[in-house]
This record gives sequence, C-alpha cells and structure tokens, in this order.
Amino acid sequence: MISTKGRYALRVMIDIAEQNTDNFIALKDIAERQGISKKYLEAIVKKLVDAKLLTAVSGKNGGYKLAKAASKYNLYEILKLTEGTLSPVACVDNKNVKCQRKNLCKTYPMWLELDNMISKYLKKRKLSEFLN
Amino acid sequence: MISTKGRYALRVMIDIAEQNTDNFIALKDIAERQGISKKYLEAIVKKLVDAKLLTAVSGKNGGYKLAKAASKYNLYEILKLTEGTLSPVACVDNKNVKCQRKNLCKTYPMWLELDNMISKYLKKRKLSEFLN
DNA sequence: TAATTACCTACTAAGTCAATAGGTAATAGG
DNA sequence: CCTATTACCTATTGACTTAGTAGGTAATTA
Repeated sequence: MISTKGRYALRVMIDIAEQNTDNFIALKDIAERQGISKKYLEAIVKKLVDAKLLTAVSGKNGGYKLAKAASKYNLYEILKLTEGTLSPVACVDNKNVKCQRKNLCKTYPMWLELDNMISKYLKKRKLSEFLN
Repeated sequence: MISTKGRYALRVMIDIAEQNTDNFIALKDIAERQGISKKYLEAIVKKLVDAKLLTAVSGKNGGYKLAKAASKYNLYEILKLTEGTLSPVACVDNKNVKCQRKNLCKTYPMWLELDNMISKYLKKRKLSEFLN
C-alpha cells in the first residue's frame, strides 16, 4: 500500500507544477492549498530535494521549484523515493536478498513479473498528465 | 506490500495441492514442511476455511483439503482474503469511501487503473501453475 | 478412553505511520 | 545591520500493524 508519504509527495509535485512560475514556492503555501500539515511535509519534501527532484532555496522568497519539466518526471521515481520500496514482496526488492528459498521458490517468478508490471506502469505515467 | 499472511496462505495452498491425495492434511505436517510456526498458521488457515477455500475436519486423521480443483483457484481470492486489501491506495478499495477529494482528485483514475491491472493479473494466475 | 486434530481467546515485542514540538541555519528586503 | 521569512534538523509520541507465542477447549477417530 502506498502511504501518505508517497501520495503527499505526488500532490506536492503536482501543486508546484501547477503554479507554472519560475519563482520558488513556499511549503507553507503548498501545505495550505493541499490541507496537509506543513511540518509533516517537510520530511517528505526533504527526500525530493536530496534526490534532486526539487530545487530548494532558504530565506525570504525561498521555497521549492521543479528541477526539470513536469513531463520529464514519472510517478515511479517520485513514489519510489518517498515509499522506499514499491515491490509487492520484499524478495523482489534488489536490496533485500535475505530469502533462502528464493531459488526453489515457486512463486518468485510470479512476484517478479507483478513487480515489473507495476514499475513499468508507474514509469510510463508522467507528472505532466496530472496538471490542470 | 503482501505480508506473511498472504504469502504463507499461498504456500499452504500449494503444499496441500501438491500432496495430491484425498486425505485431510494436518497443519502440523504443513508447518513442518514449510518451516513456519504452526500456531501462526492456524489464524491464517482459519480465514481460508471460513471462506470455504479449504475444508477442515477435526480429530484424528483430520486436517485440511482443497474445496475444489487447484486449477479453479486464482491468486487473487487467496491473497485478498488473507491480506484484507490488495489495493495500492485505500480510496480505490470499495469499502473505504472516506476520501472527500475523490471527485476532484487528479490521481484517482490512475490509482484505479493500477488497482485493476494488479487484480486482473492475480485473477489470471491459477494455483495449479505453482505445483511440482 | 486416549490420542490427535482443529478451533478459540488473549497477549506481546518490535516496527511503522502520521504526525507534532521546538528549535537552527540561510537568505532577501528594508 | 536587522528582521522577517524560509528551509532544514533532531527528537518524541500515540495509535496501529505485524508476526508471532501461550494456553487452553471442542471434535473426531482408533
């Protein structure tokens, strides 16, 4: 299940894109428009900044802006960052190689196929599709 | 993410199907073969019995057996039962209609499409595909 | 009657989620 | 330089979920 982290991240990205300006957009305004706690958003937006999906500037008139055109973002990169994993099971998540049964597991190929299907879908969908 | 509930349920169903007998199969034996706590499995298997995916009989020589042919089970029915929901977000789960923004939500149709894609995939895959 | 099985209720330690609290550092305008 | 405004940082919390464990009772067969 996608948590609020991923869903809020998506809403923030859409919100910023929709302002359609080159100015930096304050998180306070985004939080107000979206009806989400600004404090909570801070932690989420931080991840987007660290991964350079957003550019941030402190101080007066500071805020956030997109690092590239909205059409260049896909949903996978935004959600993956904030959710950590989008895999239906841990064993198909590359960093998680713990499962001993992996080789003899009858369902592993199925999980992998499902995972690929989901990733492919999310990579296909662009941020620009969700703007007003 | 699919939890151990769903994954164990799948393994139990596969295990029973692979025994390829009309006898009832004791949970003790399934737990041993699968290396899963029997006590923990009890709660999971109970759901499968309540939903009539498995038939149970108490007492000596008792245990569990499939209620229909392995080819008649799809992964969706098994996983849905044990996981509760398989939806990527709560708002596309029919019992959960809480979200006020549903009508004006820009991402709702996308989530719905993703949810349908996942459900369709899991309904297509049959238990019989995973047997030895 | 005894052994074996499913079924039932309650509990728990660890982790995650969705925030909140209370600051510090950077920046621009006056 | 001062002040307001902004992002950034660390810590905490209550509710909930996960993945079990514990200790029984009821049903069934030999």
